Amino acid sequence: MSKQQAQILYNQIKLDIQENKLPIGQALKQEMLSQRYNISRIPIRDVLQRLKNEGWLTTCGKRGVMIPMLNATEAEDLYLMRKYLEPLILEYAIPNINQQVIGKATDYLHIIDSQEELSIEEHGELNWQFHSCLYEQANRPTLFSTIASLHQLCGRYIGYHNQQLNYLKTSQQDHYNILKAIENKNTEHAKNLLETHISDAGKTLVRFLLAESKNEN
Amino acid sequence: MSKQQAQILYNQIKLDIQENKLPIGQALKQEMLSQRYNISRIPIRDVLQRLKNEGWLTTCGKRGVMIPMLNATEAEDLYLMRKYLEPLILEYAIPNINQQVIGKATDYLHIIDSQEELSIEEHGELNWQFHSCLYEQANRPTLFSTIASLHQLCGRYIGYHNQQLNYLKTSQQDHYNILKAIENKNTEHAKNLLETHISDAGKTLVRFLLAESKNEN
DNA sequence: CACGTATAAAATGTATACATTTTTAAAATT
DNA sequence: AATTTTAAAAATGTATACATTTTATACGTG
Repeated sequence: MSKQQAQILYNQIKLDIQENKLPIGQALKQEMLSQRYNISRIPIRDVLQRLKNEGWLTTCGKRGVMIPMLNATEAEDLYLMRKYLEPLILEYAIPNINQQVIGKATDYLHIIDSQEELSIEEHGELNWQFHSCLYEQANRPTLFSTIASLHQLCGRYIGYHNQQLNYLKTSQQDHYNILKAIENKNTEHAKNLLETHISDAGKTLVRFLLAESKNEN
Repeated sequence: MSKQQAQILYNQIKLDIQENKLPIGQALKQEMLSQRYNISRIPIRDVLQRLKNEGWLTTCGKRGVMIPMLNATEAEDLYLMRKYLEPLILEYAIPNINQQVIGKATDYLHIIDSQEELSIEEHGELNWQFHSCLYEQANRPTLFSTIASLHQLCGRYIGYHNQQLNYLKTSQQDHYNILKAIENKNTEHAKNLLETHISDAGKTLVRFLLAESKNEN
Protein backbone atom coordinates (compact mmCIF):
# COMPACT_ATOMS: atom_id res chain seq x y z
CA MET A 1 0.00 0.00 0.00
CA SER A 2 2.95 2.34 -0.43
CA LYS A 3 1.43 3.90 -3.48
CA GLN A 4 -1.63 4.72 -1.46
CA GLN A 5 0.52 6.68 0.94
CA ALA A 6 1.28 9.17 -1.81
CA GLN A 7 -2.31 9.00 -2.96
CA ILE A 8 -3.53 9.91 0.50
CA LEU A 9 -1.03 12.74 0.64
CA TYR A 10 -2.25 13.97 -2.74
CA ASN A 11 -5.85 14.04 -1.61
CA GLN A 12 -4.94 15.64 1.69
CA ILE A 13 -2.95 18.48 0.16
CA LYS A 14 -5.61 19.09 -2.46
CA LEU A 15 -8.24 19.26 0.26
CA ASP A 16 -6.09 21.63 2.28
CA ILE A 17 -5.75 23.87 -0.73
CA GLN A 18 -9.49 23.78 -1.27
CA GLU A 19 -10.15 24.66 2.37
CA ASN A 20 -7.52 27.38 2.49
CA LYS A 21 -5.41 25.66 5.10
CA LEU A 22 -2.22 26.45 3.25
CA PRO A 23 -0.83 29.93 2.57
CA ILE A 24 -1.92 31.39 -0.75
CA GLY A 25 0.39 33.32 -3.02
CA GLN A 26 3.66 32.43 -1.35
CA ALA A 27 6.18 29.72 -2.08
CA LEU A 28 5.46 26.35 -0.51
CA LYS A 29 8.65 24.96 1.02
CA GLN A 30 9.13 21.25 0.61
CA GLU A 31 10.73 21.03 4.01
CA MET A 32 7.76 22.72 5.67
CA LEU A 33 5.27 20.41 3.96
CA SER A 34 7.47 17.45 4.74
CA GLN A 35 7.19 18.20 8.45
CA ARG A 36 3.52 19.13 8.31
CA TYR A 37 2.52 15.85 6.72
CA ASN A 38 5.20 13.83 8.46
CA ILE A 39 6.71 12.32 5.36
CA SER A 40 9.96 12.73 3.45
CA ARG A 41 10.44 15.27 0.69
CA ILE A 42 10.37 12.70 -2.13
CA PRO A 43 6.62 11.99 -2.07
CA ILE A 44 6.02 15.68 -1.35
CA ARG A 45 7.84 16.56 -4.55
CA ASP A 46 5.82 14.01 -6.50
CA VAL A 47 2.55 15.41 -5.26
CA LEU A 48 3.55 19.02 -5.81
CA GLN A 49 4.49 18.28 -9.38
CA ARG A 50 1.27 16.48 -9.99
CA LEU A 51 -0.81 19.27 -8.53
CA LYS A 52 1.14 21.77 -10.56
CA ASN A 53 0.39 19.91 -13.76
CA GLU A 54 -3.27 19.77 -12.84
CA GLY A 55 -3.45 23.50 -12.24
CA TRP A 56 -3.82 23.44 -8.45
CA LEU A 57 -0.40 25.03 -8.11
CA THR A 58 1.62 27.37 -10.25
CA THR A 59 5.32 28.08 -10.40
CA CYS A 60 6.49 30.73 -8.02
CA GLY A 61 9.55 32.49 -9.30
CA LYS A 62 12.43 30.44 -10.56
CA ARG A 63 11.94 27.62 -8.17
CA GLY A 64 9.11 26.25 -6.06
CA VAL A 65 5.37 26.39 -6.37
CA MET A 66 2.55 28.36 -4.83
CA ILE A 67 -1.21 28.26 -4.59
CA PRO A 68 -2.63 30.71 -7.12
CA MET A 69 -5.20 33.17 -5.92
CA LEU A 70 -8.76 32.63 -7.05
CA ASN A 71 -9.20 34.40 -10.31
CA ALA A 72 -12.35 35.36 -12.18
CA THR A 73 -10.75 34.93 -15.58
CA GLU A 74 -9.60 31.42 -14.78
CA ALA A 75 -13.05 30.47 -13.49
CA GLU A 76 -14.64 31.94 -16.60
CA ASP A 77 -12.29 29.94 -18.81
CA LEU A 78 -12.98 26.70 -16.98
CA TYR A 79 -16.73 27.05 -17.33
CA LEU A 80 -16.40 28.23 -20.89
CA MET A 81 -14.49 25.10 -21.83
CA ARG A 82 -16.97 22.93 -20.00
CA LYS A 83 -19.83 24.67 -21.77
CA TYR A 84 -18.38 23.63 -25.11
CA LEU A 85 -17.02 20.20 -24.28
CA GLU A 86 -19.66 18.66 -22.05
CA PRO A 87 -22.56 18.91 -24.49
CA LEU A 88 -20.20 17.39 -27.02
CA ILE A 89 -19.43 14.32 -24.96
CA LEU A 90 -23.09 14.03 -23.98
CA GLU A 91 -23.97 13.79 -27.66
CA TYR A 92 -21.65 10.81 -28.03
CA ALA A 93 -23.01 9.28 -24.86
CA ILE A 94 -26.74 9.49 -25.45
CA PRO A 95 -27.02 6.62 -27.95
CA ASN A 96 -25.36 4.35 -25.37
CA ILE A 97 -27.35 5.43 -22.33
CA ASN A 98 -29.75 2.68 -21.39
CA GLN A 99 -32.26 2.48 -18.58
CA GLN A 100 -29.70 1.07 -16.18
CA VAL A 101 -27.59 4.18 -16.58
CA ILE A 102 -30.63 6.41 -16.25
CA GLY A 103 -31.43 4.58 -13.05
CA LYS A 104 -27.94 5.01 -11.69
CA ALA A 105 -28.00 8.73 -12.45
CA THR A 106 -31.40 9.05 -10.82
CA ASP A 107 -30.06 7.40 -7.70
CA TYR A 108 -27.34 10.02 -7.40
CA LEU A 109 -29.91 12.79 -7.67
CA HIS A 110 -32.03 11.13 -5.01
CA ILE A 111 -29.08 10.97 -2.66
CA ILE A 112 -28.49 14.67 -3.15
CA ASP A 113 -32.16 15.38 -2.51
CA SER A 114 -32.43 13.22 0.57
CA GLN A 115 -29.30 14.25 2.42
CA GLU A 116 -29.75 17.61 4.04
CA GLU A 117 -26.39 17.71 5.73
CA LEU A 118 -24.08 17.42 2.76
CA SER A 119 -20.84 19.34 2.93
CA ILE A 120 -19.99 21.32 -0.14
CA GLU A 121 -17.24 18.86 -1.02
CA GLU A 122 -19.62 15.91 -0.77
CA HIS A 123 -22.20 17.75 -2.80
CA GLY A 124 -19.67 18.59 -5.49
CA GLU A 125 -18.54 14.98 -5.57
CA LEU A 126 -22.07 13.64 -6.01
CA ASN A 127 -22.68 16.26 -8.67
CA TRP A 128 -19.67 14.98 -10.58
CA GLN A 129 -20.76 11.36 -10.12
CA PHE A 130 -24.06 12.23 -11.74
CA HIS A 131 -22.47 13.94 -14.72
CA SER A 132 -19.65 11.45 -15.18
CA CYS A 133 -21.83 8.35 -15.09
CA LEU A 134 -23.55 9.81 -18.15
CA TYR A 135 -20.39 11.00 -19.88
CA GLU A 136 -18.51 7.75 -19.51
CA GLN A 137 -21.05 6.08 -21.77
CA ALA A 138 -19.54 8.06 -24.64
CA ASN A 139 -16.47 5.80 -24.61
CA ARG A 140 -14.22 8.77 -25.31
CA PRO A 141 -11.36 8.46 -22.83
CA THR A 142 -9.38 11.47 -23.99
CA LEU A 143 -12.32 13.82 -24.12
CA PHE A 144 -13.55 12.46 -20.83
CA SER A 145 -10.28 12.96 -18.99
CA THR A 146 -10.01 16.56 -20.13
CA ILE A 147 -13.51 17.23 -18.88
CA ALA A 148 -12.81 15.44 -15.62
CA SER A 149 -9.76 17.59 -15.12
CA LEU A 150 -11.74 20.78 -15.72
CA HIS A 151 -14.31 19.62 -13.17
CA GLN A 152 -11.61 19.00 -10.62
CA LEU A 153 -10.27 22.49 -11.04
CA CYS A 154 -13.73 23.98 -10.67
CA GLY A 155 -13.84 22.23 -7.32
CA ARG A 156 -11.46 24.78 -5.90
CA TYR A 157 -13.85 27.57 -6.75
CA ILE A 158 -16.97 25.73 -5.67
CA GLY A 159 -15.49 25.10 -2.27
CA TYR A 160 -14.86 28.75 -1.73
CA HIS A 161 -18.25 30.27 -1.43
CA ASN A 162 -21.35 29.01 0.28
CA GLN A 163 -23.26 30.89 -2.35
CA GLN A 164 -22.12 28.25 -4.80
CA LEU A 165 -23.67 25.62 -2.58
CA ASN A 166 -26.98 27.43 -2.84
CA TYR A 167 -26.61 27.44 -6.58
CA LEU A 168 -25.87 23.74 -6.63
CA LYS A 169 -29.06 23.09 -4.71
CA THR A 170 -31.27 25.17 -6.96
CA SER A 171 -29.77 23.57 -10.03
CA GLN A 172 -31.08 20.14 -9.09
CA GLN A 173 -34.16 20.69 -11.27
CA ASP A 174 -31.83 21.16 -14.25
CA HIS A 175 -30.43 17.70 -13.64
CA TYR A 176 -33.83 16.07 -13.71
CA ASN A 177 -34.74 17.93 -16.88
CA ILE A 178 -31.54 16.87 -18.58
CA LEU A 179 -32.12 13.29 -17.58
CA LYS A 180 -35.65 13.38 -18.92
CA ALA A 181 -34.46 14.72 -22.27
CA ILE A 182 -31.84 11.98 -22.45
CA GLU A 183 -34.42 9.33 -21.67
CA ASN A 184 -36.53 10.67 -24.54
CA LYS A 185 -33.47 10.57 -26.79
CA ASN A 186 -34.02 14.23 -27.47
CA THR A 187 -30.35 14.91 -28.03
CA GLU A 188 -30.48 18.54 -29.05
CA HIS A 189 -32.71 19.48 -26.16
CA ALA A 190 -30.49 17.68 -23.69
CA LYS A 191 -27.41 19.42 -25.06
CA ASN A 192 -29.07 22.82 -24.82
CA LEU A 193 -30.19 22.23 -21.27
CA LEU A 194 -26.72 21.12 -20.28
CA GLU A 195 -25.09 24.09 -21.95
CA THR A 196 -27.37 26.51 -20.15
CA HIS A 197 -26.85 24.64 -16.90
CA ILE A 198 -23.08 25.04 -17.11
CA SER A 199 -23.21 28.55 -18.45
CA ASP A 200 -25.43 29.72 -15.60
CA ALA A 201 -23.24 28.14 -12.97
CA GLY A 202 -20.25 29.86 -14.50
CA LYS A 203 -21.93 33.23 -14.58
CA THR A 204 -22.97 32.95 -10.95
CA LEU A 205 -19.45 32.08 -9.91
CA VAL A 206 -17.78 34.80 -11.96
CA ARG A 207 -20.19 37.40 -10.64
CA PHE A 208 -19.17 36.48 -7.12
CA LEU A 209 -15.49 36.52 -7.76
CA LEU A 210 -15.73 39.93 -9.39
CA ALA A 211 -17.85 41.32 -6.57
CA GLU A 212 -15.36 40.02 -4.05
CA SER A 213 -12.36 41.48 -5.79
CA LYS A 214 -14.18 44.82 -5.80
CA ASN A 215 -14.72 44.56 -2.07
CA GLU A 216 -11.05 44.02 -1.48
CA ASN A 217 -10.14 47.30 -3.14
CA MET B 1 21.60 24.06 -13.89
CA SER B 2 20.35 21.04 -12.05
CA LYS B 3 16.79 21.75 -12.98
CA GLN B 4 17.76 21.83 -16.63
CA GLN B 5 19.09 18.32 -16.29
CA ALA B 6 15.58 17.04 -15.67
CA GLN B 7 14.27 19.39 -18.34
CA ILE B 8 16.67 17.94 -20.89
CA LEU B 9 15.69 14.46 -19.85
CA TYR B 10 12.03 15.37 -20.25
CA ASN B 11 12.54 16.65 -23.77
CA GLN B 12 14.71 13.69 -24.67
CA ILE B 13 12.24 11.07 -23.51
CA LYS B 14 9.36 12.88 -25.17
CA LEU B 15 11.32 13.00 -28.42
CA ASP B 16 12.17 9.32 -28.11
CA ILE B 17 8.49 8.55 -27.66
CA GLN B 18 7.63 10.63 -30.69
CA GLU B 19 10.27 8.90 -32.78
CA ASN B 20 9.36 5.43 -31.57
CA LYS B 21 12.71 4.74 -29.97
CA LEU B 22 11.09 3.27 -26.91
CA PRO B 23 8.96 0.13 -26.78
CA ILE B 24 5.24 0.77 -27.17
CA GLY B 25 2.61 -1.01 -25.14
CA GLN B 26 4.87 -2.55 -22.55
CA ALA B 27 5.87 -1.38 -19.09
CA LEU B 28 8.79 1.03 -18.98
CA LYS B 29 11.14 -0.03 -16.21
CA GLN B 30 12.67 2.82 -14.25
CA GLU B 31 15.90 0.90 -13.88
CA MET B 32 16.17 0.42 -17.63
CA LEU B 33 15.54 4.08 -18.36
CA SER B 34 17.91 5.04 -15.59
CA GLN B 35 20.71 3.16 -17.33
CA ARG B 36 19.72 4.27 -20.81
CA TYR B 37 19.85 7.96 -19.92
CA ASN B 38 22.63 7.57 -17.38
CA ILE B 39 20.85 9.20 -14.49
CA SER B 40 19.38 8.04 -11.21
CA ARG B 41 15.81 6.85 -10.86
CA ILE B 42 14.60 9.97 -9.03
CA PRO B 43 14.58 12.33 -12.02
CA ILE B 44 13.32 9.47 -14.18
CA ARG B 45 10.35 9.09 -11.90
CA ASP B 46 9.67 12.82 -12.04
CA VAL B 47 9.70 12.84 -15.81
CA LEU B 48 7.57 9.74 -16.13
CA GLN B 49 4.95 11.19 -13.86
CA ARG B 50 4.94 14.43 -15.75
CA LEU B 51 4.60 12.70 -19.10
CA LYS B 52 1.85 10.56 -17.67
CA ASN B 53 -0.09 13.60 -16.56
CA GLU B 54 0.32 15.17 -19.97
CA GLY B 55 -0.98 12.08 -21.73
CA TRP B 56 2.25 10.86 -23.29
CA LEU B 57 2.18 7.81 -21.05
CA THR B 58 -0.59 5.80 -19.48
CA THR B 59 -0.66 3.50 -16.51
CA CYS B 60 0.27 -0.07 -17.27
CA GLY B 61 -1.37 -2.48 -14.91
CA LYS B 62 -1.15 -1.81 -11.22
CA ARG B 63 2.22 -0.20 -11.36
CA GLY B 64 4.41 1.46 -13.93
CA VAL B 65 3.67 3.29 -17.13
CA MET B 66 3.73 2.52 -20.83
CA ILE B 67 3.54 4.33 -24.12
CA PRO B 68 -0.01 4.07 -25.42
CA MET B 69 -0.50 2.92 -28.96
CA LEU B 70 -1.64 5.51 -31.45
CA ASN B 71 -5.36 5.55 -31.40
CA ALA B 72 -7.84 7.02 -33.88
CA THR B 73 -10.38 7.85 -31.19
CA GLU B 74 -7.85 9.77 -29.15
CA ALA B 75 -6.69 11.70 -32.20
CA GLU B 76 -10.27 12.49 -33.09
CA ASP B 77 -10.94 13.77 -29.58
CA LEU B 78 -7.86 15.96 -29.59
CA TYR B 79 -8.79 17.61 -32.85
CA LEU B 80 -12.40 17.87 -31.82
CA MET B 81 -11.48 19.77 -28.70
CA ARG B 82 -9.13 21.99 -30.63
CA LYS B 83 -11.85 22.67 -33.17
CA TYR B 84 -14.08 24.04 -30.44
CA LEU B 85 -11.53 25.80 -28.24
CA GLU B 86 -9.16 27.45 -30.69
CA PRO B 87 -11.76 29.57 -32.50
CA LEU B 88 -12.93 30.59 -29.05
CA ILE B 89 -9.55 31.87 -27.92
CA LEU B 90 -9.01 33.49 -31.28
CA GLU B 91 -12.17 35.50 -30.76
CA TYR B 92 -10.78 36.85 -27.51
CA ALA B 93 -7.45 37.54 -29.16
CA ILE B 94 -8.52 39.42 -32.27
CA PRO B 95 -9.32 42.76 -30.62
CA ASN B 96 -5.79 42.77 -29.18
CA ILE B 97 -3.91 41.74 -32.31
CA ASN B 98 -2.06 44.72 -33.67
CA GLN B 99 0.19 45.02 -36.71
CA GLN B 100 3.26 43.98 -34.75
CA VAL B 101 1.65 40.66 -33.94
CA ILE B 102 0.48 40.26 -37.53
CA GLY B 103 4.06 40.89 -38.60
CA LYS B 104 5.43 38.35 -36.16
CA ALA B 105 2.97 35.72 -37.36
CA THR B 106 3.81 36.50 -40.96
CA ASP B 107 7.48 36.00 -40.22
CA TYR B 108 6.79 32.50 -38.93
CA LEU B 109 4.91 31.64 -42.09
CA HIS B 110 7.77 32.98 -44.21
CA ILE B 111 10.24 30.80 -42.36
CA ILE B 112 8.08 27.78 -43.05
CA ASP B 113 7.86 28.75 -46.73
CA SER B 114 11.53 29.42 -47.17
CA GLN B 115 13.02 26.40 -45.45
CA GLU B 116 12.75 23.35 -47.63
CA GLU B 117 14.57 21.01 -45.30
CA LEU B 118 12.41 21.24 -42.20
CA SER B 119 12.05 18.10 -40.16
CA ILE B 120 8.52 17.27 -39.17
CA GLU B 121 9.27 18.22 -35.57
CA GLU B 122 10.62 21.62 -36.60
CA HIS B 123 7.68 22.16 -38.87
CA GLY B 124 5.25 21.28 -36.11
CA GLU B 125 7.05 23.63 -33.75
CA LEU B 126 6.88 26.56 -36.17
CA ASN B 127 3.25 25.78 -36.81
CA TRP B 128 2.57 26.05 -33.10
CA GLN B 129 4.59 29.26 -32.83
CA PHE B 130 2.36 30.77 -35.48
CA HIS B 131 -0.86 29.78 -33.76
CA SER B 132 0.29 30.55 -30.24
CA CYS B 133 1.60 34.03 -30.98
CA LEU B 134 -1.96 34.86 -32.02
CA TYR B 135 -3.66 33.04 -29.16
CA GLU B 136 -1.53 34.56 -26.44
CA GLN B 137 -2.99 37.95 -27.28
CA ALA B 138 -6.24 36.75 -25.76
CA ASN B 139 -4.77 37.03 -22.25
CA ARG B 140 -6.54 33.87 -21.19
CA PRO B 141 -3.90 31.79 -19.42
CA THR B 142 -6.13 28.89 -18.45
CA LEU B 143 -7.74 28.50 -21.84
CA PHE B 144 -4.36 28.94 -23.47
CA SER B 145 -2.64 26.28 -21.43
CA THR B 146 -5.33 23.72 -22.17
CA ILE B 147 -4.99 24.41 -25.87
CA ALA B 148 -1.21 24.26 -25.65
CA SER B 149 -1.47 20.90 -23.98
CA LEU B 150 -3.75 19.56 -26.71
CA HIS B 151 -1.29 20.77 -29.33
CA GLN B 152 1.55 18.99 -27.60
CA LEU B 153 -0.35 15.75 -27.61
CA CYS B 154 -1.17 16.10 -31.30
CA GLY B 155 2.58 16.28 -31.82
CA ARG B 156 2.85 12.59 -31.19
CA TYR B 157 0.47 11.85 -34.04
CA ILE B 158 1.93 14.40 -36.40
CA GLY B 159 5.36 12.91 -35.98
CA TYR B 160 4.15 9.52 -36.96
CA HIS B 161 3.24 9.83 -40.58
CA ASN B 162 4.97 11.67 -43.35
CA GLN B 163 1.56 12.10 -44.84
CA GLN B 164 0.85 14.56 -42.08
CA LEU B 165 3.86 16.57 -43.16
CA ASN B 166 2.36 16.85 -46.62
CA TYR B 167 -0.83 18.06 -45.08
CA LEU B 168 1.00 20.66 -43.04
CA LYS B 169 2.59 21.98 -46.19
CA THR B 170 -0.63 22.24 -48.17
CA SER B 171 -2.32 23.93 -45.23
CA GLN B 172 -0.01 26.93 -45.42
CA GLN B 173 -2.52 28.80 -47.57
CA ASP B 174 -5.06 28.41 -44.74
CA HIS B 175 -2.69 30.23 -42.43
CA TYR B 176 -2.37 33.20 -44.77
CA ASN B 177 -6.13 33.36 -45.19
CA ILE B 178 -6.71 33.30 -41.45
CA LEU B 179 -4.17 36.04 -40.94
CA LYS B 180 -5.81 38.18 -43.61
CA ALA B 181 -9.21 37.79 -41.97
CA ILE B 182 -7.73 38.75 -38.61
CA GLU B 183 -6.08 41.80 -40.12
CA ASN B 184 -9.46 42.86 -41.51
CA LYS B 185 -10.99 42.30 -38.06
CA ASN B 186 -13.42 39.91 -39.68
CA THR B 187 -13.79 37.80 -36.56
CA GLU B 188 -16.47 35.39 -37.71
CA HIS B 189 -14.68 34.64 -40.95
CA ALA B 190 -11.40 34.07 -39.16
CA LYS B 191 -13.07 31.72 -36.69
CA ASN B 192 -14.70 29.75 -39.48
CA LEU B 193 -11.47 29.42 -41.40
CA LEU B 194 -9.67 28.25 -38.29
CA GLU B 195 -12.36 25.74 -37.44
CA THR B 196 -12.24 24.26 -40.94
CA HIS B 197 -8.45 24.25 -40.85
CA ILE B 198 -8.38 22.20 -37.65
CA SER B 199 -11.27 19.99 -38.64
CA ASP B 200 -9.64 19.09 -41.96
CA ALA B 201 -6.33 18.28 -40.32
CA GLY B 202 -8.11 16.05 -37.87
CA LYS B 203 -10.04 14.23 -40.56
CA THR B 204 -6.88 13.58 -42.57
CA LEU B 205 -5.13 12.17 -39.54
CA VAL B 206 -8.04 10.00 -38.42
CA ARG B 207 -8.45 8.60 -41.92
CA PHE B 208 -4.83 7.53 -41.85
CA LEU B 209 -4.97 5.96 -38.47
CA LEU B 210 -8.06 3.98 -39.40
CA ALA B 211 -6.55 2.85 -42.69
CA GLU B 212 -3.44 1.72 -40.88
CA SER B 213 -5.31 -0.20 -38.22
CA LYS B 214 -7.19 -1.97 -41.02
CA ASN B 215 -3.91 -2.93 -42.66
CA GLU B 216 -2.70 -4.50 -39.47
CA ASN B 217 -5.64 -6.88 -39.31
C1' DC C 1 -3.33 -31.73 -14.86
C1' DA C 2 -5.26 -27.67 -13.07
C1' DC C 3 -5.42 -24.56 -9.49
C1' DG C 4 -4.23 -22.22 -5.41
C1' DT C 5 -0.47 -21.13 -2.18
C1' DA C 6 3.96 -20.02 -0.61
C1' DT C 7 8.33 -18.34 -1.51
C1' DA C 8 11.90 -15.85 -4.12
C1' DA C 9 13.10 -12.23 -7.17
C1' DA C 10 12.22 -7.96 -9.32
C1' DA C 11 10.39 -3.47 -9.39
C1' DT C 12 8.68 0.45 -7.24
C1' DG C 13 8.09 3.74 -3.14
C1' DT C 14 10.44 6.24 0.49
C1' DA C 15 14.13 7.93 3.60
C1' DT C 16 18.55 9.73 4.32
C1' DA C 17 22.65 11.95 2.74
C1' DC C 18 24.99 14.80 -0.36
C1' DA C 19 25.59 18.25 -4.38
C1' DT C 20 24.11 22.11 -6.69
C1' DT C 21 21.64 26.12 -7.13
C1' DT C 22 19.10 30.08 -5.41
C1' DT C 23 18.32 33.43 -2.22
C1' DT C 24 19.64 36.39 1.51
C1' DA C 25 22.42 39.44 3.82
C1' DA C 26 26.54 41.68 4.61
C1' DA C 27 30.64 44.01 2.97
C1' DA C 28 33.00 46.88 -0.12
C1' DT C 29 33.62 50.07 -3.77
C1' DT C 30 32.13 54.04 -6.33
C1' DA D 1 23.81 56.52 0.02
C1' DA D 2 23.24 53.40 -3.66
C1' DT D 3 24.79 49.65 -6.18
C1' DT D 4 27.64 45.83 -7.08
C1' DT D 5 30.23 41.90 -5.11
C1' DT D 6 30.81 38.24 -2.33
C1' DA D 7 30.08 34.95 1.01
C1' DA D 8 26.93 32.30 3.91
C1' DA D 9 22.37 30.21 4.38
C1' DA D 10 18.53 28.02 2.79
C1' DA D 11 16.15 25.45 -0.51
C1' DT D 12 15.95 22.41 -4.20
C1' DG D 13 17.84 18.52 -7.24
C1' DT D 14 20.04 14.04 -7.32
C1' DA D 15 22.27 9.71 -5.74
C1' DT D 16 22.48 5.87 -2.81
C1' DA D 17 20.44 2.78 0.43
C1' DC D 18 16.58 0.61 2.34
C1' DA D 19 11.48 -0.85 2.80
C1' DT D 20 7.47 -2.28 0.74
C1' DT D 21 4.83 -4.05 -2.78
C1' DT D 22 4.34 -6.77 -7.30
C1' DT D 23 5.23 -10.18 -10.05
C1' DA D 24 7.08 -14.53 -11.26
C1' DT D 25 8.27 -19.22 -10.11
C1' DA D 26 8.16 -23.35 -7.88
C1' DC D 27 5.77 -26.35 -4.90
C1' DG D 28 2.02 -28.84 -2.98
C1' DT D 29 -2.82 -30.30 -2.93
C1' DG D 30 -7.22 -31.54 -4.85
